[in-house]
Amino acid sequence: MFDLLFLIQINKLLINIVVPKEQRKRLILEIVQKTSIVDVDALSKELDVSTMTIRRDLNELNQKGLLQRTHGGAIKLDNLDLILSNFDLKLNDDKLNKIEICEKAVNFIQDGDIIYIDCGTTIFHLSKLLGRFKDLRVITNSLPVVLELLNFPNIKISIIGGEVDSNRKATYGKKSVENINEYHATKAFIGADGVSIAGGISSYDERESAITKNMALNADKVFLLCDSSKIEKNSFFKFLPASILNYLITDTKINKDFIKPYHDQNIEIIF
Amino acid sequence: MFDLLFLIQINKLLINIVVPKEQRKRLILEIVQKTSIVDVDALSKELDVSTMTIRRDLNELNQKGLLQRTHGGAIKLDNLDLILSNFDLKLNDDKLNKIEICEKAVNFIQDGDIIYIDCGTTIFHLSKLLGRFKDLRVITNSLPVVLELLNFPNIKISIIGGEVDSNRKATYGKKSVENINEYHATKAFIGADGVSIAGGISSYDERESAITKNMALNADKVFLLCDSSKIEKNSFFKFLPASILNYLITDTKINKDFIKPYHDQNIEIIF
DNA sequence: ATTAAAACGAACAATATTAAACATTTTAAA
DNA sequence: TTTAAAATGTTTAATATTGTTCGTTTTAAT
Repeated sequence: MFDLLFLIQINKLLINIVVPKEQRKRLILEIVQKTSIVDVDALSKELDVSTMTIRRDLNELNQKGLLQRTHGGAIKLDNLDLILSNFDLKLNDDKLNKIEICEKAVNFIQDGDIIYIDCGTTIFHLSKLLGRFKDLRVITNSLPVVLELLNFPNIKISIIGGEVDSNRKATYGKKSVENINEYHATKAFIGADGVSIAGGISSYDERESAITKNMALNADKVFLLCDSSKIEKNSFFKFLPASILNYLITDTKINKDFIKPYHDQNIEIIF
Repeated sequence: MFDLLFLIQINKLLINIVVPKEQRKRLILEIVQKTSIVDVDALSKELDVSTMTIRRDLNELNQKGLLQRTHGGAIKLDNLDLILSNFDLKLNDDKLNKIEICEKAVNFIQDGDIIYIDCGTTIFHLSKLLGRFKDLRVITNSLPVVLELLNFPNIKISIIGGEVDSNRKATYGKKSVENINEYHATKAFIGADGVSIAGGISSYDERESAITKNMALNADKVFLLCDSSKIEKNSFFKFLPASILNYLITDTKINKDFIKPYHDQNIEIIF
């Protein structure tokens, strides 16, 4: 917080440089990153522009997904969101809930594991929790997962090749499925749009479900991560029977009546 | 900031040299890199050209992605690319030169082409120039290339699967090579650390050269992109004879004596 | 629920910057 | 030298940025 801001201050005082808009926005971002929270008035004084200008700046930064606008100021998004800001705003939907689910999932991972990580906004958060492991191999078709894992030198990453779906930032298609089948993993962490004992695991996207399916089929243990609203619901494309699952990891809002019937199918529900 | 700028000042005063466009642009880049922020008026006075000329320069540099234009001037490009941090540092080495090489290369690409893009700091810049095409398929092992291409909706991207080299941000290894051989491309754009008629195409990295080699072997036309300092030089690992090349695209500083011997081998040198 | 203070955004005006068009100069080639 | 092409400068209308005012919305404290 000291260096850059300080320099700008000096510049303003001595050389009377007018800080242009883009530069000012970067400064704001930098300040937000360091202080976690900023308010319009303080920024206005700090940067020597009107509050209206600050508001306009914050709104634009908010629009780009670089910070979270609040009444009176803004708060920072964590690095993860920054990296993905141009990827997927959907990630922010109920993010806290998704992270909590992933925190329960990571407890099942051990050093030496070879794990599949599916694409999808819930499971994505798992990748940021893997830095604690000393020896892990991750096989994934999700670009955001790969980018996140590049931060962790102890993790060996393998990408599943194939055509890139530019919406999901993940590979899919025949080649990808063949590619997966050349690997074997100790654990698969997969996502879905619905799961039910009668209807099995289902998805809204047929193409991506082929990937998910083959990850599950090539792993010793299968973990389905999804929020509780998806349990005992069916999406349109059923691609696996529920019986393939070993664990269903979800949030605390789950209907407790579901626990027993799933347990009877040898699926343990974690919440 | 001192050295180059100072020399120019002296030149202007004593010898009244007019700084030509390309040199001026490099100078502007250098100033921006060091001061983080420049404004049109100051540059205009500093370099003794009209504001309109400075604006034109800044716009061209902006277009090439070498700085960010602002209202009133320009600022240094965001190194907020946490993802590619160490990649990006190397990227700055004579970026302008690399971009110019890639601009010559892009003229050989047509709609409907299927192209391989190798990893490497020179060829990386090619990916930024592909937005103009309506129908293109790109096969690559380079994550930075993939991330750039995701900006262009008309381009179909295929990733070569395999293990990720976290330094190069690219896949490599046995699986990757197998993966490449399942594709065929109309054109391959490859890089190297050295090329000579006697010694062939050579690289400093044996693992990555396996990828490069197989891209070349599976393409109709092969384009080697490298700066002129690498021509008629040998790096330690030779992986292909020069005769596989159709075009060698480089910068204008090339020794013109090389043109004929390469032409005799059916390799056209573009500079 | 009511109320006062704070924050907000729309609209406008003032100023600075920009790009387009055209004129001029410089450069390189014939 | 002549000529065409490229680069540069000048003028001017259009555009972008910013600050101010003011009515509206949100917040938080009663």
